Amino acid sequence: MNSFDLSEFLPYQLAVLSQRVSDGFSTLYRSKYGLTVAEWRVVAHLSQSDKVSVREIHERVAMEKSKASRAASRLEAAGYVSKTANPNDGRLVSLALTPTGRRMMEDLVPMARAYEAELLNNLGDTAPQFLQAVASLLHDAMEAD
Amino acid sequence: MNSFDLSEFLPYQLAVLSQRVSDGFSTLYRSKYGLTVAEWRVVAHLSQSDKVSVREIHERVAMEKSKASRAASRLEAAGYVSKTANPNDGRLVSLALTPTGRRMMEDLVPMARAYEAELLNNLGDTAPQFLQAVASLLHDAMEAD
DNA sequence: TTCCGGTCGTTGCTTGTGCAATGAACGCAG
DNA sequence: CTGCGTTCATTGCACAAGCAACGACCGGAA
Repeated sequence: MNSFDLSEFLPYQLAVLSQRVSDGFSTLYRSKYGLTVAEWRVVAHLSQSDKVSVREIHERVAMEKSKASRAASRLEAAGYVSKTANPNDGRLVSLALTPTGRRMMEDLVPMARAYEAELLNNLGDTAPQFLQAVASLLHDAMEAD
Repeated sequence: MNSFDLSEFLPYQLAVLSQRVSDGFSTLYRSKYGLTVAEWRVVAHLSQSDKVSVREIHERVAMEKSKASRAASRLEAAGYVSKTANPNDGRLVSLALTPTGRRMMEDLVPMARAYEAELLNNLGDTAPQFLQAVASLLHDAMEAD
């Protein structure tokens, strides 16, 4: 093997980077609204499209079924989302932001945008290529799903 | 706020990408040696420099103290790592790979290299810029530590 | 020597997560 | 209408992780 340098290992670098980037913003919504990352993803998705099932979240937001389900339950308990039975299909649950939840997102979304902008700013003029690379890796890379 | 698209949010993309990339390889050492990601990081670091304290791992490998400590304990129980008291400083613990652990790394390191190569191959000729961007973000970006 | 602030590693406690199993509800075939 | 395989969401269980507290240990000062 002969000396393996973890700090030069791309999967490791990506993990550290992603964690650091994620923490930067999650600290914010965590301290302000007590949200976990999983919960943030759920409300973020709900802000875009209401009346969504757990299943849709689970596949569109890259989370385990159970993870999405529990995040939704916590959000319901906190009063940010409502869970109602789908009248057309008794198996499905319709998740939606409550007015409180919507107000929260109106506060958080601009912050998210600002944070992202700051991030891109750090990248300088290499930003476009970086975004491109990330997107392309996300699509074909290593074919997980 | 007006429609926030999580899938276009860079922190989210990075998280998904990193997770997918990490899973691709962690599945391997998980099924073969029953290692968690934290444990992999510990042995990876140990393969590079023996006789290392928990503290050094905790700061060099981006893990909580307790996370490093428990990972080391599990590795010791599994027979991959030895923990001995540092004779010069009774507070410190010297971690080192056992022969078994070393054999494991001789198996895993080439696989890690191959996996990374495949990853870079997916990036094509944009790989250098991508690596550069990741490294630069890791250094200054958002200043976590 | 004794005391004291600081460091190192471990451990309780609580919480989140993955995985498998469960139960309710659907659609379709007979 | 009655089964029957499938889909959806939830839950029990085991385990990892974050945080704070704790005890052991160090080095230097009085």
